[in-house]
Amino acid sequence: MSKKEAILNAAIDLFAERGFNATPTSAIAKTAGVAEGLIFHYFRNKNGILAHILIDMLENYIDAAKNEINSGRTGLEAVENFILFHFRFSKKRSKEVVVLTRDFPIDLLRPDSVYREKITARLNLSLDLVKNCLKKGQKDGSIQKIPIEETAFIIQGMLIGAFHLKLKMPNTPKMSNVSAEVLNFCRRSLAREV
Amino acid sequence: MSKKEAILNAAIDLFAERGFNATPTSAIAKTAGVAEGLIFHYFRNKNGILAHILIDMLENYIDAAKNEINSGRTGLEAVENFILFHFRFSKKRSKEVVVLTRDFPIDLLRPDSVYREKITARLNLSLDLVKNCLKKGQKDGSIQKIPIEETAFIIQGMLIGAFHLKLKMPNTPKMSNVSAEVLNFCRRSLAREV
Amino acid sequence: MSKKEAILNAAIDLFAERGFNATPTSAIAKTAGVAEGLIFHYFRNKNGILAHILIDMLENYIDAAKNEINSGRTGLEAVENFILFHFRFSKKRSKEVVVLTRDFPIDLLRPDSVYREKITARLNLSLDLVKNCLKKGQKDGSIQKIPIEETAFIIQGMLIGAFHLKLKMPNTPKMSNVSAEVLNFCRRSLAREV
Amino acid sequence: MSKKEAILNAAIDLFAERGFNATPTSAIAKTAGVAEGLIFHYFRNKNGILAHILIDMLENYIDAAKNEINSGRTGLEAVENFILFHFRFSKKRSKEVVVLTRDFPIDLLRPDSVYREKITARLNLSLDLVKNCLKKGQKDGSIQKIPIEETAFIIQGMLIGAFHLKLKMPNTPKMSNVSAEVLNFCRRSLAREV
DNA sequence: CATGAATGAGAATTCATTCAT
DNA sequence: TATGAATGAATTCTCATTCAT
Repeated sequence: MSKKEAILNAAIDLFAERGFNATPTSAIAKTAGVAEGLIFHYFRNKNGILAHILIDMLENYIDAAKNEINSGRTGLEAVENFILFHFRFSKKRSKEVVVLTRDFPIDLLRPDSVYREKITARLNLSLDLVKNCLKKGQKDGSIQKIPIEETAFIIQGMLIGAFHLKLKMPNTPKMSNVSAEVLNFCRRSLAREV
Repeated sequence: MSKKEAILNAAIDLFAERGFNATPTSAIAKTAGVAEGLIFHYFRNKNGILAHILIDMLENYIDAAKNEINSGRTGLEAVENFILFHFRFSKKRSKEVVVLTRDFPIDLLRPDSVYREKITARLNLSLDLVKNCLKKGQKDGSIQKIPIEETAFIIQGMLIGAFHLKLKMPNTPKMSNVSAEVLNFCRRSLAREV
Repeated sequence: MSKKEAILNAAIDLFAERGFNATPTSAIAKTAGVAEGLIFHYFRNKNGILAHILIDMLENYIDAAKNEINSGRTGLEAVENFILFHFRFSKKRSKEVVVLTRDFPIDLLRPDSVYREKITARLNLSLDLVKNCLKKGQKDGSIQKIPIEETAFIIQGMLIGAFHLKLKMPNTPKMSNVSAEVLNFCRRSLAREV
Repeated sequence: MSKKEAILNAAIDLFAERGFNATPTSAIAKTAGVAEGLIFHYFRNKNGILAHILIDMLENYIDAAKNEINSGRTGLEAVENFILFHFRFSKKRSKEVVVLTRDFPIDLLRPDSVYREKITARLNLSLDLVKNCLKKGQKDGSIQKIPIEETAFIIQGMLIGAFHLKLKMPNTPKMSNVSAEVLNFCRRSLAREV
């Protein structure tokens, strides 16, 4: 494992555990077993670490999501696969998800941020995936007539919102059940009545 | 306007604009036109301001939501009224929503937090409102058979998620459209087929 | 002595001894017997201390110089008084002179500096004093025909230059001799031949 | 251009533009197109670059000044040639002059500095040149009776001071005019009355 | 001669918070 | 209730310098 990777791993662990703001770069360096200065050599500043984690994760997310979607025969199946994928991915990379759900710093999206474009481009890409599923569903008749733009936004929001809520509520349903039920909820709403 | 209110207003403005972490108490004091010390006299510490904003808003939210829900004849109508209310409320108090969507500090929910109980109680109350609508809908037959727990969680998550997504995406659909479409999305999914 | 004064005194001492860059604010705080934060409470940043020292000194310089100049009967006498005053003043406040001769940071004069205007205004004022002496000398016939602008610039430069050179050369003549000789040098150059 | 020269050129440019302290060695390396380590290979440390620039410039200055002085028939002419040469030289190598006027670090002259002797020797040499002119002038009768030591010190100081003042004042006379006027100023002061 | 990853000490701030008044 | 001087711990980031390759 390179030192750069060691820094990233340490950061993910500590951010997930204590939160971004409560994690000093000195702790990251210590955990990673490197000099503190090296963090800034690779990531420019503390936000840079988070940006790197975020962008890396979004890329993985998009790549993997593409495959899942393509495996669906109909548009509706594609949406379903996407939803299931989202929960699977979030479970597999739960630490990162916690970090980004909780600590995503808006600074990264400020107009003058060097990361802004990279991030928004990928966020848009992700939303496009859902839109494509819906469009396909419209064409192949598996999904009833719905406004693409808003519906994609709602579905993405639903997935994201579930994790936000989970983080804030003490007693939440098991995520496996939530996953299954989001699937049902969407299927009922989208599927063309026969 | 009392000095306490001035502090709260200044805090909401500044938190909404710059974010909680990027807003020093000195800035709040300056904007509010009071001495910095007074903030700590009223709110104990900086988190206390946020907690106050959050709790105050949740209470308003719950009180107002109750009325809306009760005005619905069937369970399904109650859900619909709740959704519309959520968007209306969020628009009216958009600054606070931005603050709490973006800066909700998990610290406030840590086991040793003095605010924990107050907040979680109200969050649960809010979720209960949705559950009650759904239960009512099950009874009166306006809503098809669904698992209450998970579905309420999903609906709340959907509402919260929409605002999170909005904050992070550069080009989002107009919230009035999103509002209408969330309504449709849920109605299709919940309504008993006739 | 107020804490603010204590900070200034400590800063002057340490800057004179070690140089501006080699003096951490922590050392100033320690020497002044105050918390480090207080420095920034009063002076905003480290440069602010230097700016304060500089501006304060320039004001003193100008005020005192005015009196000296006025006491001269002819323009030539005024110039002579100014020169003698300069050396006296520089001896009395030798620490500050050393600091500002050696460590004057151009940052303070950068276009975006908040101190820029204050400082340049006073520097101009100081130069104006010399110009006025020369003008007076032209009128009263004590000084031969010379270009005011350039000559004032040269005289000020000569005074400043002497202290710069002193700081850099190991074996310099005694400043009291230099003082006397600058007087002679200028008198010979300026006085109208009779 | 060798890499060593590239480093020196980059350093002069950057030091002149931003100042010595505000120029990290990383920036020098980047501008020069070399690895940062190479700087330390050639110059031992950051001060070493400045010392190199200073010493190199002093050597050039002295060599060139010698020629100029020798071309003067009388002592007074020699002084005049020296003055004109100083302004010409400073114009030609204005960047270096800015750097050394503004950033000459006293560290280089500290007792334990390895550069101390080299530098002071050359500074003395430069002052000696003026002294020699004055002595010659005393002998050949072109310069009236003056104390050599102090007068040389004053003339050098006057030249150096002009550039210091220029750096700090916003509106200074054109240096070509200053040059001519310094010449007049000194001639009037030094020339033997006939 | 040349590289650039890696170091680690240091430094300037920032800022929530306290407390005497 | 109200002030704001004072604290001091905490933190990010800078940067000259080293060294294995």
